[in-house]
Amino acid sequence: MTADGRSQCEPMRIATWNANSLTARLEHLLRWLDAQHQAGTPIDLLGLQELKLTDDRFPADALRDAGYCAVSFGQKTYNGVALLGRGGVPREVLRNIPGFADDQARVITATVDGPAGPLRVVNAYFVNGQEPGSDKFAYKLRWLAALTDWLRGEIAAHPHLVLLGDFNIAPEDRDSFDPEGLRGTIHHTEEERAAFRALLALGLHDAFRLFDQPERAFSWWDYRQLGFQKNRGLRIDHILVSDALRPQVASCTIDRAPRKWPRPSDHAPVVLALRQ
DNA sequence: ATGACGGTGTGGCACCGA
Repeated sequence: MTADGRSQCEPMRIATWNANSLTARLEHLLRWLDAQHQAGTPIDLLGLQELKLTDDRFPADALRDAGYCAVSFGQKTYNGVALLGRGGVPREVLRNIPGFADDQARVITATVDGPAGPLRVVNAYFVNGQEPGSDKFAYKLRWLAALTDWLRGEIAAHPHLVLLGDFNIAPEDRDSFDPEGLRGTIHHTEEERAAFRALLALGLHDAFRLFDQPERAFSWWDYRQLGFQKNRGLRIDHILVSDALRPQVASCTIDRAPRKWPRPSDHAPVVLALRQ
């Protein structure tokens, strides 16, 4: 057994989930972590986005009781990200993108113990961008460029790297319930997709697409108009793995179960398994 | 073109998300 209780032959499970308020979703989160544990597929590392709370309100005690150490980077009302680990405390923690002035809490990065040595994990809540042509969309593109520039060096320094989070980009037509009708709208623009490809060009791989997947596989559904029931969704939550990590990737799946629970987040968690 | 649903903050709604 490793220090975190993970058996040597067990894969490491890494997940991302946009909670849409950790205050509103804490019971949900604890239920999901426990369900994964009971199923024999415990989550070892989790990146959360949209905490919508300040660090002084972060539920560290409840998460510690559930077996997780956390580092958080919150702010009031909007944004906010955290990394939860079953192993030791995540170390070498960075908040936001070095060199990019930003008053929004969107990125938290840390090093944890992976199946084959240290693992650098970048957890990000990408800018939404609201509407192409808006100030917020310009901010989204500036933020994406800054993230990509910074990651180039980060991958060089830490070859075993995972970039996960709510990307707010549907990378390809098959990642949208209505690719024709929504072409050119937010999440679907050519600029956003080019930015996603620029991330891949750093030597990252969309873990979900390393495997055969069902058609119309999404990670977010609108609360309105029975979006989930009709599977009118988008795949905008992603886990990217570096070249060096790719041989270790055993699976990548979207867990739709908690989206069916009462008062869910509008996002479903995505889970990656890394073997030795 | 707008609103629909949900969360937050604060106030009788507005703003934001995707």
